Formats: sequence, structure tokens, C-alpha cells
Amino acid sequence: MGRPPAFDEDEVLTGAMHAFRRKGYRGASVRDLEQATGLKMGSIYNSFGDKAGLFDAAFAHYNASFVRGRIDRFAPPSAGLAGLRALFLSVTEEPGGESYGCLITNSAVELGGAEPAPAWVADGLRLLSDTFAERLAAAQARGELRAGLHPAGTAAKLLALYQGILVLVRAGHDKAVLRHLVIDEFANLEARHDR
Amino acid sequence: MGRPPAFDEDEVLTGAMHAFRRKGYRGASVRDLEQATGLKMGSIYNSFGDKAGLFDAAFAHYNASFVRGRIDRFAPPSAGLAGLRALFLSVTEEPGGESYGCLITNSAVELGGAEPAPAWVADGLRLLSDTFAERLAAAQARGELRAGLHPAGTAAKLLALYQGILVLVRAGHDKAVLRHLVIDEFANLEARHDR
DNA sequence: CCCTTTCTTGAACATCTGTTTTAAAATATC
DNA sequence: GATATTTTAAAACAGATGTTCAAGAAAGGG
Repeated sequence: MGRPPAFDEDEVLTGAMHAFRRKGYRGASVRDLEQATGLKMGSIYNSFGDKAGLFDAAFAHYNASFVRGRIDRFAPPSAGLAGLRALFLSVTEEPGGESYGCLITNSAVELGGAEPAPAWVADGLRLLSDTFAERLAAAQARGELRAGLHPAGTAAKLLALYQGILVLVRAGHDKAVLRHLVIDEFANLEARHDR
Repeated sequence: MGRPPAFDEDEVLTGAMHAFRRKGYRGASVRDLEQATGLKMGSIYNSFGDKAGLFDAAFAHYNASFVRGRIDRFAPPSAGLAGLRALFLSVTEEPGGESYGCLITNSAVELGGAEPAPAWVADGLRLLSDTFAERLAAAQARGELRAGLHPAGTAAKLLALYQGILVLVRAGHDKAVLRHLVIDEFANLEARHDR
């Protein structure tokens, strides 16, 4: 009973997610979000409660679809260390001159000073960190990892490196330098067969 | 001729700098800046033109005083690799529960999407990167650096790691993990005397 | 001492913000 | 097909935002 919604929720969340990514939570006005989602103000408030509600939904969508999709595409369990490297390289190859950045990184920085740091930031960071640790542990089991490295500790370092690369990408840093950096770092993680 | 300003410019810029650091460029309202600087609205506009002008001046102050001061204190040329490590560790030891973050990192993320990325971001990043490269080169000359490492490339990696650590600090990440990460990374950079 | 110049103050302004409200349109159930 | 219920649409609202304005205050030069 009652009229069903006329919009596709995935499209709406994807549009909102990109708007928040580009302009930040504060920088994306509700009028901007109208254009990004195709919804009108009333529908946004009717469906998501308020701007923070839409942000929450968009962030959840970002973690569950965008980040996880990127992991599955570039760094599936079978791809090993090379997959992780491909994941890192992929963030330096965003299309176009514009640097959209990562919603996790951007939100951590923008909202990090506020009292209730949104749970989605911690969730996204954990998703990345857990993925890194799992792939590193698998690589270690296969003897692909350099001796003396601990998956958990190395995962923490990779998480910091990943966030830092995203900051530098957003700052317009030279991408060739960033790619070189990633290649070097993963060469250091690999088992040394040449000794 | 004319009445001289009654405020101390360093105090004003320091106050503004902290406000921008905590709340971001957009998040710090001109009313907030009144309280942070002690100046009244009219004086702010009379002295700095507009909010962006105050931000510019505060950012220049941050680079020239805060960042450079931190470098000089923790990582003077004489301190070698251990100085760099101390510099990295210092960002994980900010006082209080609140994480103010780094104006360079925060601005790179917040304003990175905008067309004219402020020059102070690039300047600050270069100041850090140049310092890292110089200290690494000096360490190499003294034989403190692990063989096969290039100062410039390693400096780029350290810059990314530094920015990433600041993101994670702002996200409220466990500081013990971050400290461990720094210690591990610098152990990897040091020449191996135990082989 | 006057008077020009500059700084300070605090109110005023227009615009933009997130949100609410009102009325219309559309569909599912009976 | 009537009714109930929800979505849509667009206007309206209160508050916050960046900025400007006009009047008073403080110093230095004549």
C-alpha cells in the first residue's frame, strides 16, 4: 500500500558517494546532492532522514561496494603479493586530471577532530588492514614473503602507506614517483631469490 | 602616521593555525577565528583581506615556524637517521586525546579537489621531502644507510608514510601500533651490522 | 594642538546552509 | 474505481556563513 520509490538506490548512493568524495561532507551541500543523486530535497529527507543519514548510507555503500569491489578486482586471494601491489598501483591511476580521493581517507581527516568519529572510517580501515594481513599471511605460507616479516605489523605499515599515497594523489603529487615507490616497497616485501 | 596594530602577529597566526588545523578551512568559521585569534571581525578583514588571506598567512606560518621548528628540534642534521625516527615518533605523541592533525595533510585532503590547490601544501610537502632526502643522503655518506637504498626514492616513501601516519592519528588509530610501525621501518633503513 | 591616517568595534547585509512544510502526483489494496 | 499511503515537487524558513559598512579610538606629523 502506498507509492513505491521511483529511484534506484544503488545509483543514488553511488552519486552521493562521489559527491562526498570530491567535495567532502561539509563541502557537499544538499543542493549539490540533489544534482548528484537525481533526487529532490524532499525525497532525500524522506528516504534518508537528513544529510548525515545520506552520508552514512553512501559511506556504507562505498565500503561494501567500491572498496571491496576494488579489492576483489585487483587483489583477490589468488593474486598474492602481486595483487596487493596492483591494488596500490590502481589508486595512482585514477582517470582524468581530477583526484577524487578516497572517502575513508578524506573522512578520517575531515571528521577526525569531531567527537564521534564515524564508525565507517574505522570499518573501512579495518577492511583494508585485514585484507593486507590476510594476503601477507598467505604469501608467507607460500614462501613468497621475505624472511623476518610479520604479516600483522607489515599490514599496519601498508595501511599507513596506502593512506599516505591517497593524500599525495589528492595533493596532485607526481604519480610516476608514487608508482615507483609502490614497486620499490613491494620488491622489498618479496622473498629474495637472488641471494 | 596612523594607528599601529595592537595585536601580536605571531600570536594571531598561531591561533588561526590551530583553529584551521582542528576544524579545517571550511569548518573554521570567521566567528571561530575571532575567538582563536583574539581579533574582531573587522580587524581580520582589515589585516588579511578575507578568510582565505588569513588562511594563507596562517599556513605560511605553519610551514615556516611549526614544521620547521619540529624538524629542527627532533631531526637536526646532526641527529642522522635516529633524528628522522624521532620526528616520526613525535607525531604519534600529540598531547591530549584530541588529534589536531597536520595542516598540510588536512589541507591537501580538504582542498585537493579544488582547482587551485594552495601552494602551501606543495611547499610543506617539499620541505618534508627535502629534509628526509638530505638526512638520508647524509646517513648514506656516513655508512648508516642500508646498502642499495636511494635517498630520493626512500624520501618519497617516507613522505607517503608520514602523511599516512597523520591520517591514522587523526582517525584515532592505536598509537602503539603506529610507533611500532615507525620503529620497524627505520630498523629496515639502517645498515645491517649483524650480518 | 589639530588632523590625517590607520586600526578597532560591532552592527548590518546578502547569501548559502540544512531542514520543514505544503500541496500535488502516483500506486497498491480493498 | 475509491481510498489510503507514500513519494515527489517546490516553496518557505530559521540559522549560519562570509563580507561590508559606518562610527569611534589611537597614534604620528604638521
